[in-house]
Amino acid sequence: MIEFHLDTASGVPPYLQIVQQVRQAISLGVLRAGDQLPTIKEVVGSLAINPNTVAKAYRELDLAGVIDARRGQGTFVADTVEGSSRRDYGPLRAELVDWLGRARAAGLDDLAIRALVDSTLRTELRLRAVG
Amino acid sequence: MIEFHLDTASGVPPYLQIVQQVRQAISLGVLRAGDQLPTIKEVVGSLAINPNTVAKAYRELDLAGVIDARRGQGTFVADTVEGSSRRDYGPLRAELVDWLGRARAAGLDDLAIRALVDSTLRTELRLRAVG
Amino acid sequence: MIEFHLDTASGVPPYLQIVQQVRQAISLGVLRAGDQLPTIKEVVGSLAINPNTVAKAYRELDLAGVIDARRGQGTFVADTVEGSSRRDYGPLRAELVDWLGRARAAGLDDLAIRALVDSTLRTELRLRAVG
Amino acid sequence: MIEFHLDTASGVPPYLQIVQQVRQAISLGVLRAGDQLPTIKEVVGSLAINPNTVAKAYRELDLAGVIDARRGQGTFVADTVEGSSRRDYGPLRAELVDWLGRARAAGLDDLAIRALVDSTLRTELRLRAVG
DNA sequence: GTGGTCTAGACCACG
DNA sequence: GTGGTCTAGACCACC
Repeated sequence: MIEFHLDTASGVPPYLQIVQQVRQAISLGVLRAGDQLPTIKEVVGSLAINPNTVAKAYRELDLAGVIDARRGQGTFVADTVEGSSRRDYGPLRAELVDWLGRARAAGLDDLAIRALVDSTLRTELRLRAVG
Repeated sequence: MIEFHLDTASGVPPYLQIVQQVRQAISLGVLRAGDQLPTIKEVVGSLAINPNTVAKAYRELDLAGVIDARRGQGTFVADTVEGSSRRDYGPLRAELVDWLGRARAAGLDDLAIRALVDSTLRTELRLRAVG
Repeated sequence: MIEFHLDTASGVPPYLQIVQQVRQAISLGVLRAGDQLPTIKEVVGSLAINPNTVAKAYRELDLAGVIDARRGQGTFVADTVEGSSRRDYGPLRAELVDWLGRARAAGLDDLAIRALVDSTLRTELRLRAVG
Repeated sequence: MIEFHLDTASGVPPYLQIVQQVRQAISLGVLRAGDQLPTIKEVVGSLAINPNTVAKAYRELDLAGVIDARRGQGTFVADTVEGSSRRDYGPLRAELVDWLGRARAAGLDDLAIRALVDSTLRTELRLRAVG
């Protein structure tokens, strides 16, 4: 069962963080069609957040067709979603961990690391758009 | 001169994105003590944003002592700022570009890549907290 | 400017009635791309309803891409919507008024009239589906 | 025997749709005093709905005195019900079908047709209220 | 001024 | 017990 986590310092509204985490989990293959999401109450229990906020996130995903909220039963990843084929990201993740180690050794803190990744992704985007 | 960029889909308030980008730039050594920031008019010209929003971001950075707004002259990175020593992140960035290429080759789109980086950073955090 | 009206006896949630009325107005050409919708406060003033309820309706339409909510400015019909070409429904409406007159003369009250229209629309649907 | 149908997109609670359909059928003369309604099992078999939901609808109609649930026998339209005299609505329906044909020929889809009927009924209401 | 988000607590509909 | 809706009132971000 997926576990949500909130970053209060990011400035991203909590309900949006949940939306994004569900989409990311599907995108990474962590969540697949038919999987159940935690009930609103379970999320409330683990996150110290208002039930309405979770409901808002689930509702938005429901309207987008990403999940299927069934009253009385729970909330499930929609059967129609095209998830990842859940290939093994182990090697990629291992390389990433290595790189993070070198980045920290070079004196970068988390803020700087995120900045580097963000700007590199953006640069790549522009290159691909042009190319 | 630093260039700002807004990601409207992220949910982060525009003024906060500017604040974060200034801090990140300093953290990466892209901005150093004494460097000038673009004027509010320049930012407005390049971002389609309300001047008040830029002013709010600059005000917040000013209050935090990160930048120094000098009436009639412009806005500058505060002299007291402890930035990076602007070492060369070239190698790190090159490795990151390589890794991104492999990630894409493995079928990950931007959403999935960000998800992988996020979750890895979080996992690391937890490990460091524990260790 | 479109005016909303609520039918509390229908059982349809108020926020959904607003959503449906906006869609219908676009479908009939009463609302067209770029037209402004009443502000949340205006709706609240005319409908005795909670602002959040109106906001929920507008938000749902926004997510669906039907309208464009601009903070600080108001809410507008999205430029991308394919509305009716606003042809003249006058004749059709006149005929409908005639028919309604005959229906009432035959002793049908509103409930019965709606029942007749509903069942006829459904029957037609089935016929078209089969044919 | 009356057949129920659910419109999940309407936002009207399923149990209410059943209640309304029974009332409409009586109002149109389709159901008359003494007529039997389908058993809960029959409804469940044809509608993919929870028995409790059907029971709730029947209970509400029973409490209103519209129907009469006889233990072990079934559910019947109450003898006291003042239904329509079941006049022949054939001509009215035929005219309506004609009008619907012209409406579709004019480019109106179902959404627009319902919008036109709704708004015309509302306008009439106002006229009658004033006059 | 505009819309956007969150909280709190109530009630409803469905299984 | 599940999710869905509404109210009330607060604060925030943007124009």
